[in-house]
Amino acid sequence: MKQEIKSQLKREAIVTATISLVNSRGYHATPIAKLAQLANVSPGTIYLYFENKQDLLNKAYLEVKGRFTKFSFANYSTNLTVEENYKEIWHRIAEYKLNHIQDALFLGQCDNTPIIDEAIRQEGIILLAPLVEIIRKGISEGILKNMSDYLFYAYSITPISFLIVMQDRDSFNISKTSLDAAYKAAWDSIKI
Amino acid sequence: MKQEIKSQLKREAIVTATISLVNSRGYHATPIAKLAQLANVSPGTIYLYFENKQDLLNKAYLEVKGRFTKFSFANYSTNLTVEENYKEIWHRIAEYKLNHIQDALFLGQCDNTPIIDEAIRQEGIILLAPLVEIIRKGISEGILKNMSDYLFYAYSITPISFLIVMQDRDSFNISKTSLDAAYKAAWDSIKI
Amino acid sequence: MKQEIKSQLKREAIVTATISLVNSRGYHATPIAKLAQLANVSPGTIYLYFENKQDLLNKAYLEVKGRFTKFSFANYSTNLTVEENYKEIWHRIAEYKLNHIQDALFLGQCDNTPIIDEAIRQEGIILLAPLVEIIRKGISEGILKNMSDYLFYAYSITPISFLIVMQDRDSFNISKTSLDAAYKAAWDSIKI
Amino acid sequence: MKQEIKSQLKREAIVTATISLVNSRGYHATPIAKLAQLANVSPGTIYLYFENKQDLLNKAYLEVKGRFTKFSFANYSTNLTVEENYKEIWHRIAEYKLNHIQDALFLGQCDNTPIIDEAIRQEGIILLAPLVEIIRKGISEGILKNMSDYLFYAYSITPISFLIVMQDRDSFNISKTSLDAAYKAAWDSIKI
DNA sequence: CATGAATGAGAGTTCATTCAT
DNA sequence: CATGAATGAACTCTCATTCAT
Repeated sequence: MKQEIKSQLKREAIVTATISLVNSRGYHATPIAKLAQLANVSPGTIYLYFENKQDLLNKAYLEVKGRFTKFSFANYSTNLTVEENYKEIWHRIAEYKLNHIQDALFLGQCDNTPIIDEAIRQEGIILLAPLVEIIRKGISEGILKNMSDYLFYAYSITPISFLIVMQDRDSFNISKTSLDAAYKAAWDSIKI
Repeated sequence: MKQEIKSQLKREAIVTATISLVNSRGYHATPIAKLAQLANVSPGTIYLYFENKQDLLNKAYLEVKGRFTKFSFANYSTNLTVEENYKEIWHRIAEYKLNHIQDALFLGQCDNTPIIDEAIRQEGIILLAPLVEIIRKGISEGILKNMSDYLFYAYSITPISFLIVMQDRDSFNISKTSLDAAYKAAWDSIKI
Repeated sequence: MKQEIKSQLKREAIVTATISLVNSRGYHATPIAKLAQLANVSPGTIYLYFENKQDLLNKAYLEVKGRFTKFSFANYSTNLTVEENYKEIWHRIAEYKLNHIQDALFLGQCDNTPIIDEAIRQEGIILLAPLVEIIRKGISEGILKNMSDYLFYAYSITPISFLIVMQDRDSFNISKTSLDAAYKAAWDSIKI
Repeated sequence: MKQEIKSQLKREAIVTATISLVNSRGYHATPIAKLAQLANVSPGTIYLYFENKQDLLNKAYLEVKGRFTKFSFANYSTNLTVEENYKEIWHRIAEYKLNHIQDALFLGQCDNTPIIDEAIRQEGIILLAPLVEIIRKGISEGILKNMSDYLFYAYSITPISFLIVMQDRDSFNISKTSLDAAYKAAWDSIKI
């Protein structure tokens, strides 16, 4: 195999191992040695790809946030109505989180603890731009309540994140019915 | 001062220091020595009040969760209507979180990471019983949507928690207007 | 034993172990673990007394330099003639180095390599003040050649240091005769 | 360019880089990777020319010691008087050290620390044979004091080495006057 | 009850060395 | 010959925990 591809695979294995271990054990209980073992590389190898443990965490966060938002906003279009766009995005967010539970849990930890450098988190926020567009347009068209971006985000995304965590802890199962109910709740909370 | 009271104060200082440091630095960067320093006790003293670090965290979590729920449900009454009860509880939840930001952030971390023992977390959930009562009654009376407890909780509490985190990171200010908007969003999301 | 004294002994054991190991193996081959073993303390204990390895080395250097100069200049007196003072100091320097070979070798390493922080080395130089006094007075009295402090030092101290190193390597034995010859050579090199 | 020459240049670059880094950072802070970088080769390449790091250091030492002594003794001749030979050699030693400060500092480190294998150091000593010849002849002719080779060396070479170190640390400047004074001091110390 | 010096296991990280390319 | 990615042992340092005082 070409060296370049081998390197890429190795890097991905490290990031995947990081997400998995941080989810299951927490950052404080995720030593580099265990990370290396799970990723099938030597501890030293991790330092060929990342400056240090913090850098690894930051990069992992940005990558996960990146693919999550990329997927979520893939069908966003200025040709669609506010409600159409919202519905599509909401469902893609849910789809992504349900199909990539590890990613969802990881973002949940990073966003609720001070383990990610603040500057990195700011970079992650920028990726949410389309959501901001929708709320602006929706308000000006009189379709959405006049609320700040943060409230909009609070009622659109955080509830799903919570449900994912609950499902992962075996407390709850997100059925099709639950998902429909959740969407209705979300839409009702923001629409006029 | 009586010895018993002095001990109680010491214990509280330790718990307070724990909450503060875990919030600002994260669990992984909160050594017992720093905790002791902030609480103005010796590292050894912490082990007179708690079995070990994990036990300290568990106990801190339960105490915070306890006073949070106690305050939130203080005015809950079976004599009130579903909406009255909900409105009261929602506002008390918000009031507590806004007035005890450290507690709110701490719960946010504990609930989104695996740093608390699962058994302990289960104990915390039990405290939310009144909320479950409301949703049961609300559904049977045809006032609330037919959603599971988890969805109900997801749209009632998690959004406020998120807003607190944002406010703490200087990204957002929770004004009276925001709070009213938030309540309206919450109620709209669950009511029929 | 009192805690204070126990601490002092422990600290000294660490410094002594440092000198010994750096002499026999070199700084690069002196891990903290070996240091701790030789000093009969735990690795962690070293960090109770010193900030880090570099700090340990710096402090050890200053202490050795301190007791070396203190001993060497103990009998220095402005009442003595230049030659009397010089003879006394030279012999005390030689006596110290011969009786504390470990100290002598350690200073030799620290002074000939970049392992000591420059600021610390400057502190060590200040201790040589009496030597500077002698050369100033000797020149003004027409007893000593008009040479800089550095040359004076070069011909007074470095040769003995070299001989100590040689003796330690079993290449040479510093007999009474050699010592007398060395003093004569030193005095001839600086006197007019 | 012929392969043989290219190889020779590469080898020299590695040795030069070694001397430079060991001088400026110390052996303990001179990793092979940094050495390779400075020499513009790959870390692996160093192992084509040297068995390991210790071997590299040993070889570098011998090479420097070799060119130093070769230059110093180039004009040594049995036809000259003891004083003529001494004067010539002393000045060539000084000239070499002043013009090749890196080499001088490197020898200073190697000769004052246990970083060079003892057997290798012995090889270096053999190169000083001409100095031994001079002292033998000088003593038998009644021109020099009856002192051992080591004392002779101690007062002839080590003072200059010390002055070079001082100059390198910006503490001292070796002017023509200083050099003349140093020579006079050296000669006075050994002559009858 | 309270202390804090001491511990030593284990953390993050470095680096001499190897080997497939 | 030359490379440099990969290794893993060994490094420096931290920190939860203990125990003599």
